[in-house]
Amino acid sequence: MKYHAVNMDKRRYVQRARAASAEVTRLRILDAAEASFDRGPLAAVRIDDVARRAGVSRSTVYTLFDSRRGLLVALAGRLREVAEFERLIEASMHPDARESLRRAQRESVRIFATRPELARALFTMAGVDADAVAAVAALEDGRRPGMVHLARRLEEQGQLRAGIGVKEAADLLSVATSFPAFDELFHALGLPEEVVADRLVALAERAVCRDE
Amino acid sequence: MKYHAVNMDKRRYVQRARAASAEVTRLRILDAAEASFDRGPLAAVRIDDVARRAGVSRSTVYTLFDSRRGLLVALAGRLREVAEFERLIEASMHPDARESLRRAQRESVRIFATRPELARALFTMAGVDADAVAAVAALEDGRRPGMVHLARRLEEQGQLRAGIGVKEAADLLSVATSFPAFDELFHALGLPEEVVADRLVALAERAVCRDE
DNA sequence: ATTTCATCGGACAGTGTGTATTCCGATGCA
DNA sequence: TGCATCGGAATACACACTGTCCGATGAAAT
Repeated sequence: MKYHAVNMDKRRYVQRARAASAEVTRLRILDAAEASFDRGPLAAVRIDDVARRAGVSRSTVYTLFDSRRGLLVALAGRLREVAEFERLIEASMHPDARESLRRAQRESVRIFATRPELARALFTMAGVDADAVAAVAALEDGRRPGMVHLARRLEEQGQLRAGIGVKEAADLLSVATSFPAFDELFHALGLPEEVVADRLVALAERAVCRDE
Repeated sequence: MKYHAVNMDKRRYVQRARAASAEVTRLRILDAAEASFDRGPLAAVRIDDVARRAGVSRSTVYTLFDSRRGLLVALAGRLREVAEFERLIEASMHPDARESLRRAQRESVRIFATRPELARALFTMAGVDADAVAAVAALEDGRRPGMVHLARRLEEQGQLRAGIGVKEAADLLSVATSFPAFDELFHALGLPEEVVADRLVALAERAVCRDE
């Protein structure tokens, strides 16, 4: 309010060392937040706590991430990176639609299994907390269109099961590749990642593809 | 603590009108709580709010339901009743295993669709709030064993797909009959209840049963 | 007339988020 | 080297919601 006309003909600073250390701080906070998922459900992630564990003051968390929600969105963003989200995109581009389906399904499982606790927290949060949808949107973005596209390609290549339309196929693929489907097997039933992948690939293929 | 030895040789009252009106109050609160799901996610269900809408004081909610969690558990209980949960059990007992699968799947969908917002809240809550598992346990109770049993019967009756074991079948049925599978189609994709039922029956059958 | 009980209404403690303000000290331009 | 600038700490505060406690009220039951 009172500093509005300050920076004319003032020095313009280009931070270097400090910007670097700021980045380190940022990462420390993200690590702390991620780690706190191991000690309980989403509700257990308290800014207070994260700050303390990161060896940072609470206000710093707010200046860097704006809000609890912002912190979670940042976590989701980092999940995309650390899980190499691009590989999923890549997998969906295989010329053989059916092979594409298999690979994309496996990539999804791989991504979810990278940080299962974090992923579960983000997804469940989205169902309960309206503010949290944003965090998940970053991960879910493009899944539905991707499934529609895949279904269309399967049809073009004559791989769709008899009597099933593109729309239905897309619907079923959406279910089979969803996080909850993964989580039901991985978390609730305790199956290892590879088995989950096998199961879900089988589920998806049987649901929408013709027998080979 | 201090009222332990009170009611010896005191008058024992037989409630009539008062018990009735108490029950009415209880129902008004449950209705209000349920209605508040329409105005937002679980987090939007605030005791303050529920009390006001029920035309009841906040402390009354606490005396009747103990806590927010207690209120939600009560809601889950009422869901079981209003959704006629027994019909699912009944459906699972059909002698023909495959018919049993179809019916049970449809019954699940019907139950979930009875109060979708409430159901979603309860299920997601279980993932976020460790204390809330109890509320959902009543709804999820027996689902997994039920699926194992169903898979076993399918095998006995020679209905299992070639090369698929009882364990795998149970896993896949668990996914197909889960609430999230329903929700993905009903909520995220906006399909009407009947279509959801069709889709999920198809998914389950194709996943684990041999072709007819 | 008296007892009992449902309900009320408010005070209070606890815990979490989010905001605003002030201060310190390292950084880096001149 | 002097000093402006910015990262971050510290602190206090507003606010929202849950829970607990307790005395008061008035209608129902005897």
